[in-house]
Amino acid sequence: MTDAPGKPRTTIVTLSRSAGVSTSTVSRALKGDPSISPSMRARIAALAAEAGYMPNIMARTLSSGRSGLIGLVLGAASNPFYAMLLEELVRQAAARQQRFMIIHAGAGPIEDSTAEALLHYRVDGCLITSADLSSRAADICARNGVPVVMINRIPRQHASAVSCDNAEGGGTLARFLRAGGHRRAGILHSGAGSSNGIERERGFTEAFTRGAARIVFRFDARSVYEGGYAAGEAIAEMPAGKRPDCLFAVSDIIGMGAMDALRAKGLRVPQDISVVGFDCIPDGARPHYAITTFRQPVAAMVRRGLDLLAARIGEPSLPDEAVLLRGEIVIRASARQAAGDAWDKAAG
Amino acid sequence: MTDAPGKPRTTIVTLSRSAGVSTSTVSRALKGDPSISPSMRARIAALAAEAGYMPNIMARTLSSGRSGLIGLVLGAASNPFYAMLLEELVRQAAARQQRFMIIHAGAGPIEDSTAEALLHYRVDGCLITSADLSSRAADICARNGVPVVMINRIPRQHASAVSCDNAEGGGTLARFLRAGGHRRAGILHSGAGSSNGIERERGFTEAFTRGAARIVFRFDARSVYEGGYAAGEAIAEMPAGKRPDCLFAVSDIIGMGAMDALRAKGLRVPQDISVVGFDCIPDGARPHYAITTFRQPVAAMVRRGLDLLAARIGEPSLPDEAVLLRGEIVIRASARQAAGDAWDKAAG
DNA sequence: TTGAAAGCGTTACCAT
DNA sequence: ATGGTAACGCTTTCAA
Repeated sequence: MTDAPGKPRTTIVTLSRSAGVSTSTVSRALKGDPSISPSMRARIAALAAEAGYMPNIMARTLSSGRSGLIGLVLGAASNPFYAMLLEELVRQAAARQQRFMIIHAGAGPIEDSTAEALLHYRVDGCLITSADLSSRAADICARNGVPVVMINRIPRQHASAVSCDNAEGGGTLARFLRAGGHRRAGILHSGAGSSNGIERERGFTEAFTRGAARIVFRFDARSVYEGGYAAGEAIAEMPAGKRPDCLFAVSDIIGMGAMDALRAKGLRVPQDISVVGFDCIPDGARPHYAITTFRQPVAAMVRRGLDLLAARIGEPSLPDEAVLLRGEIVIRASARQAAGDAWDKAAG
Repeated sequence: MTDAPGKPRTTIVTLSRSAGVSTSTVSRALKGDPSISPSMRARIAALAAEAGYMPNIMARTLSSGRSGLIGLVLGAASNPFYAMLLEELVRQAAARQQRFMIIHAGAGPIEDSTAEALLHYRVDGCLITSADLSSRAADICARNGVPVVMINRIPRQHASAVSCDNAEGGGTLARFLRAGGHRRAGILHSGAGSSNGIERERGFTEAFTRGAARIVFRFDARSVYEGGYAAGEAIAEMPAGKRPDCLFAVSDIIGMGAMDALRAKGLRVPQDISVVGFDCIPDGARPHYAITTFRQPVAAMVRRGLDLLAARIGEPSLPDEAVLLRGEIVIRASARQAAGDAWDKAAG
């Protein structure tokens, strides 16, 4: 009981008394039930507004089973992509009267007690954006019938998912580099744990390795700037003849690290070596990087993700669904381009 | 009612029946009430574990008035500082069995309906980290007796706050620059809306302007990289004689933008101009920047912030409190330093 | 169109 | 040391 003595919060009971009607009527009126007469509805609405009535969601949840709360598992904040995602997520959810409870943020593993919080609070559903195996939370959800949607992650286990067409994106970048005359690619990947990265690399490799073009270098950059930097240093030390002529980083942050290392070692980007990334994070647009990349349609991904979740909250028996959204290449200055613009309308 | 027909969730009632005791006993046993006999406590714990019992927080909240939920207002994700803060916040709160409900994330204003969610969900308290005037949420909290703690923000209105000693930090950086022989400083601030920035600048200016040393340039960089970049460009175009010999950016992200612009225009950092920042965000440590900065004790700030909040949740009548934590200078390569290391132990 | 009353799962106060 | 029993605020049949 938090309230100060003289000031009881306005509840549905308070309201019903001052309106001289039953609590059921108030409840119905407030939610716009058509069986309530318009005049009554107006009267109650006025009363509620005047009293500053705030429904108690906890009570509503207890009685109705719906909390309006969505559990959120967020990836490592060191990658600005997740910051973008978070802002968009919060904005769109708020517009739908939904709120996020943060289950986890960051790279570390999710503790069991943390994952279970999502059951304690009776979240309606769960949204997972982490790239690493946050299977723990997903497991718990699955076992308890809590719908799960993953954004930016290939659907594994029981869950729906929406992601950008990663393979297609990788392929597009590969074709762009080929058109720019590159034939020896290096790939900065993010390890076996990242389903996204794997798809991106697959699409890239398939499209790049035609004719004489080959993948001549691979490096696990672990999705962090430092990993990309290390890769760049390694490449700078290769003899000029053995060096790749272009680099595909499965995420911008990695590519940016590589660019910095390459330049620090005296190589010029893109004159000596081209670099392309993936994600289109804001930092990549800085003049210093101007990294050519593949934009994930974040707003659309969030929209579809929330849709998927809402549908499954309403109808839990709906089968899992995986949706792939098309992204688009963003051409900037970090990769050499064919003279003229054969690329522009053609290959896309 | 979400549950499938044959599978009623385990509740305290279920438990009490299978243990042959009352619900009160179960409730007490589960929370470790000393008035319950150890044997009984053990028996119930075992039963609960076996049945996979999950307390329903909604019910608990309804009855006890405590939700364990903290409303979170997060600053613009474009500044990595908030990403750091978020991770630390979530980690520490989880350890205290508290969860965050995100009220808002990002730069935009908070809509009323969003801010009110914090009342709907009966958050125990509210944590505000945004630098801009998120007064709306604070107002609502104040009006409804919800304790508010601000982190990284000077306490305004009714709220407690914990922040790093911004003025002291600015002063330390100023002394460091002076010791390095700088006499003409430029300041990249973040506008009048940011109480932090103002304090940092004040501390800096007071400590820097002794003798012949002067502030020769000010620029509103709006707390974003692009603002810093624009400042850098402006500076690069000044005649060499009128140019500041060092730059104090009230946040790293701004300083980084300035460094990039300066270098893009052919100036060398730190040889031609020194740059120092504030916050110690991870990106600033990259070799490319290696920005000398002032570290905010984020973990400690979060700890004290959560403490403050917990105290006020337990005892709402506690007066507001503002705590200032000492940070420390982090010397890297972006600013010229006095020969020898007169600085090292001395000026601190 | 409206009302009465039975929950929802927990806690807390008052007994025993 | 344990049990009984009201709340907590809202939704939702079932009646009228």
